[in-house]
Amino acid sequence: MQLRRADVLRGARDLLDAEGLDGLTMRKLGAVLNVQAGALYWHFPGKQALLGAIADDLLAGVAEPPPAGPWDQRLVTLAHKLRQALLGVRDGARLVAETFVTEPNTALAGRIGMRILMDAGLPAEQAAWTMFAVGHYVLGHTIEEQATRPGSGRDAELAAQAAGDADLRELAAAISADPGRRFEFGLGLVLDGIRVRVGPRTPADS
Amino acid sequence: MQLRRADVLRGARDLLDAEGLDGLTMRKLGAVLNVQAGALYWHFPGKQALLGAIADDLLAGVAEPPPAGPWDQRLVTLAHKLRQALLGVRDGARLVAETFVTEPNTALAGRIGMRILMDAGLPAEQAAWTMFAVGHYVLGHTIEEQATRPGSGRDAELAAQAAGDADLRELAAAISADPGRRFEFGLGLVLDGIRVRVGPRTPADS
DNA sequence: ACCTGAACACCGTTCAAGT
DNA sequence: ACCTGAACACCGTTCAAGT
Repeated sequence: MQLRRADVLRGARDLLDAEGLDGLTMRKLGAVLNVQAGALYWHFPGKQALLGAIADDLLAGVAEPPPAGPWDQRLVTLAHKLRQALLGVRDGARLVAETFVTEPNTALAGRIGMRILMDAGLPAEQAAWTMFAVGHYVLGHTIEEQATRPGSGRDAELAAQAAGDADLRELAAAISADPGRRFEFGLGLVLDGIRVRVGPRTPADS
Repeated sequence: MQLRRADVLRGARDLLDAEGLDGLTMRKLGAVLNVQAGALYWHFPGKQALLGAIADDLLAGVAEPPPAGPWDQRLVTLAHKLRQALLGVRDGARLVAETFVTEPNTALAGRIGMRILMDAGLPAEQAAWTMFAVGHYVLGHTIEEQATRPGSGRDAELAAQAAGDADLRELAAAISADPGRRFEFGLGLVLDGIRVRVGPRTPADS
């Protein structure tokens, strides 16, 4: 029963879910796959390459365009798919952040967004820069979302610090709030900003 | 000539600049400070605590409010200070991302932004959520900015991949563009979105 | 082609013992 | 109070040798 590249990838994702990014080691991965750590180097040139492959894998689903519709709705769908992809595995956002635009599927996802914005009337350069902004927001949000996950104790730390300060209490409350709703809020903010540049939707738009 | 906490911190920042986050080890830090690695554990309970302290140190300057003026200008100033703080040391954004809202100064910076937005008329909860969105954008942008720094070869990788595709070429061009200008563009986007919620500036605003 | 075994050069952390 | 020396339990990576 030989090991294939895909098996290593799946094992790595399982281990990542179980142990987090800091707990993902070549030796443990070897153990999970019933193989010596050194054997992994036949399938991947090194740990970084393996991590890059996981990141790329994670974003595979984002590389296809959302269904037809108004540009803003399509962009929202894309942003949601991106967040969901990052949430697909523990510490997924941190993982992708360390490989970012390098991996093919990240670039492809950006390209999809560009097309949506160019169809909406934005020139290519503005469309590209806008997608970077959207991507940075999604990445930043999801890194924090995964870092502050319940049980990490980070929310409690802030709560303690906030004891005497009403504003800090509000910030602490925001962290404890449903991250999906907070994501939505920030995404709405960014989209409003994009609308200012694209101009109002006309009846001609589908 | 005894070691003080501040000396360790300064040494760690120097080492970080020289070697990057992955190259910052307790043993190398000990060597830099002419001390055994074990000695560092008298000053800090562990490596994570040391990293957290560096992150907090980095954000120290952001914890004081920008000068009086129109709310949007104050918010832009705050965002700039935040980015500059993250750029203060190599891999600074990645470092802060791994400690995020935990450290005191991160929360304080958020509080400053909240006040600016509340003074502009936003209710506390919206102000808090808005600051998260701004923070996530800044963090996401700066992580990528520091990850794609010249010499890492990431820009070249994308350029190669983009060979046949005009859209990908545009994305590659964006990466090679001045990151400061790209930051400005995205920040302007987010600010336009906030303006929609705050409402137009009235002559009553200073 | 794919993997083992064993080594090399590292890690973070602990802790008795020194000063 | 502050640090050394030395150990413990790990790392990623390489590579001859096996099958």
